[in-house]
Amino acid sequence: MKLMVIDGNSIINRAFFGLRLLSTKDGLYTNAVFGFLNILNKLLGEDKPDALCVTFDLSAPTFRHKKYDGYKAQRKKMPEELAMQLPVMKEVLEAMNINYYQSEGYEADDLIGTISRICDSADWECIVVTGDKDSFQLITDNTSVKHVKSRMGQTETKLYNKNAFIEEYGFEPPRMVDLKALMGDASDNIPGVSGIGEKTAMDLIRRFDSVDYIYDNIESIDVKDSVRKKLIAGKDQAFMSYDLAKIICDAPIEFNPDDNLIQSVDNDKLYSVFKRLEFNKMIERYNLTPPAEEKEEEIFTAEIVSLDITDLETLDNVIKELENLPWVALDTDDDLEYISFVYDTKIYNICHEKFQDDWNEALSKIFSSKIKKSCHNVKDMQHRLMKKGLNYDGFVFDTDIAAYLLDPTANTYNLASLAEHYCGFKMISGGDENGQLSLMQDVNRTVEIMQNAEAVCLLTEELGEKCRDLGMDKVLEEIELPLCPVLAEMENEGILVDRNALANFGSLLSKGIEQLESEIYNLAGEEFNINSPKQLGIVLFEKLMLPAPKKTKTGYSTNIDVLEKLKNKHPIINLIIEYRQLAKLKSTYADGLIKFIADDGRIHTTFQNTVTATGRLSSTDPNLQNIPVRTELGEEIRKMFVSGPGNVLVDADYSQIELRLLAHISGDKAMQEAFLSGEDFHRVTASQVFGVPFEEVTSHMRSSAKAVNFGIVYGISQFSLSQDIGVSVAEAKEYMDRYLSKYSGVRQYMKDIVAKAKEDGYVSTIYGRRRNLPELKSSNFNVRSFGERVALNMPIQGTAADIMKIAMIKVRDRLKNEGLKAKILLQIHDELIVECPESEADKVEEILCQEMQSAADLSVPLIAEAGRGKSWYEAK
DNA sequence: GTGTTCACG
DNA sequence: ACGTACGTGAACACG
Repeated sequence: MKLMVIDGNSIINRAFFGLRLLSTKDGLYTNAVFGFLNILNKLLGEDKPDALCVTFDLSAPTFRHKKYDGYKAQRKKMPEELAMQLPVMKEVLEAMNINYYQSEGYEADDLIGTISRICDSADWECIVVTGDKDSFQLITDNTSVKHVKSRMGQTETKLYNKNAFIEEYGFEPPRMVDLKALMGDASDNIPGVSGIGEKTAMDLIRRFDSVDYIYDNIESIDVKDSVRKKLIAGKDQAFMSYDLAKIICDAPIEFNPDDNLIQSVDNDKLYSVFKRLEFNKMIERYNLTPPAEEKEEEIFTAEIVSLDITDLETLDNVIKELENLPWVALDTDDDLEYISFVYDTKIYNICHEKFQDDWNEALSKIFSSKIKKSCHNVKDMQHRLMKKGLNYDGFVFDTDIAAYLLDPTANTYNLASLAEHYCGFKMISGGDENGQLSLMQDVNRTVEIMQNAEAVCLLTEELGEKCRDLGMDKVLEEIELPLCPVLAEMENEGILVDRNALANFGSLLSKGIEQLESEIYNLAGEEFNINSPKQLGIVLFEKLMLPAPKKTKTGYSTNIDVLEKLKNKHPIINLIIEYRQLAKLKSTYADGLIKFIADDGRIHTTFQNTVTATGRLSSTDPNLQNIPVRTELGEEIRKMFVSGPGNVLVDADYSQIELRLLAHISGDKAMQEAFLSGEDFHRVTASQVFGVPFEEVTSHMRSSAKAVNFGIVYGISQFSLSQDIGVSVAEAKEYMDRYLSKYSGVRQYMKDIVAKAKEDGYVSTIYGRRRNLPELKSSNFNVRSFGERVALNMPIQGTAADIMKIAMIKVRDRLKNEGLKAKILLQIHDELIVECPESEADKVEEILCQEMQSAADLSVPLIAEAGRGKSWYEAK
């Protein structure tokens, strides 16, 4: 029989530092628990023990070695973010029916030592799991130690049994204590003999076995005199260290291996704690189901009345009733055959099958009414209505967007989890990836839609209040909601693409790729997959013996920075760079885009409005926000995005909107003046940073200044700036110092915003959109630094996103109100693309510039520039 | 499913 | 002593 005993503190520590901070919506940190469970899962899979338990320290520092007062006194305190996870971890273990042991005055190590000895005498095999090497002293014929370390985010384990240990260390496991006695252990505050390090100590133990033997024969053993001197001087330290390093194996605990046999988990307990931790993946992994009573609970509260509407007359009356309400929750299926309205305690169902009169008339009546509707994902609903030719206004709330505004960094906002999290409303039987219920045999479609509407109703109430409390009702009502129909129309409109040109370009690329392939194979002397970074790394750095300047977690890095550095070392490099460029253009753009051309010859992307942490949109299926522009060959792709017959594309983009916002938000007078002067901003910056007259700025100086400008917006470090513009760190520092002393208001802003963010726990745009920043409280330097950069960047990027959204709403209204045929097709963060008849182009350019520029009133001018052409390439 | 690379603002 | 700029999405390789 085999028992596994886990050093709880050690493993949870590894887990904590190995994973970035994760927290639930309530601010409960969960990364250590999450990591622990992953490690546990891996261990159980590897070793298949019969029994399992965990040990914890109760309180550090311990009282074990009273005679050496001060021992471990200065051991680093456990960070708060980890400490708060310990009780949760124990709760999880209880729910999993895994025993844990802790005892006042004894460390996890001591309990493990004791447990391993008890196993020995009970003839059980024992595997100790820990991240510390201290426990190696416990290794016997029966006891082995599994050492866990995290490397590059991966958990690796190595099993040391007696043979493996001796092979690596060259002495018996109990002599580990003697080794520590000599070399010490900084992390455990074991002093050791000063002047004796790992190398010397290993040598001594291998040759003389024990501390006792060494000191008994101190004058006669064969060592250098200097070492002998150090040993003699450190004798007391050595014996004290020996005691410190020795693990106690007779702690007074009750332990019987048989009590720790692995049992199945407690479904209900574990389900509820995982739910609280938002570990939905874990719930799946352990096949947990919601507790039984809850499953049988009524879906709807008792007072709720469900009404089926089956004829137009009743419908008319109901519509009148609903029009008087402040809002009504709505859900429908994709085909608009089932509709549920919920308000307060009433549910109104209108179902295609049961409806006796003209269904189309019913639909038209419902959606042309003045009912103020709330639903989950308004944009999609509007898309659905649009396709049926129905009216799609009158939406006053969106639970999807509201949940996004409240926590823009969450992964998903599915209805079922929101309903449970915010309202304690448990929807029956899971749901699909959107949290909408999927078709079930025993629950009919109507019930499914009803329940969704019910959830929307509860959430509208709850999320609406939360948004108002946090001052985000304006962003919701004046920006996000009015933007939904604009986005739905853009998606519906799509952009025309020249399929033939794209296909031709694709075959042109194919030819280039084939040729490059064969040249690369020639130079490499073998055929391999150039797309595989792994294979490419082997060819470049092992076969051709080029110097590898950087590595990734999994091997050599072969990215563009690395290749650029190797450019002159081997002719193959340039070919690979070119190959990469062509391969990317072909797979992602030429071939990739053709797949998305619809029957109308146009590409209809999806704009996602609940994805980014800053408030920007994102574009998927396909992504039309990353069409190439930075290289000549890439720009070819833009020639294939064209206007329809008789039409042109009008393109308008904001000039330097983020830097203008930096000038506005920071209030820096010098920067504001630079924009007010109307001169080329990067050039002005360059003349100030390099201290030369405006006319004498070289293009190199200008591009360096541009890099500094961007860097400032992103929350730069000197190192990264130096990398970016290819100068020494000292020079980069010099540039930044000059920049920040010239623009001292910016320096002040950077200080203030971070301080304020630390105090508030969030940052926000000038329109009140927020991003929470739990990272700022982290004790991990990298995590905290990231939080600080985000604190600088989000208000700027986010405000720019808000302004663009406002502009889009205004532009769309103007185009509509002035009776133009022009349609907005795309938004690329600071750029809008509109298609219109040639005759409208002048007017459209004017409207775009006017509305974009007046979307916000800043202390510096907001400038938009427009162009037009038959293709995107020409228009820009 | 994760990691790497690279396209954009 | 560390590791290095903000925000995205898609293709591909690999386990």
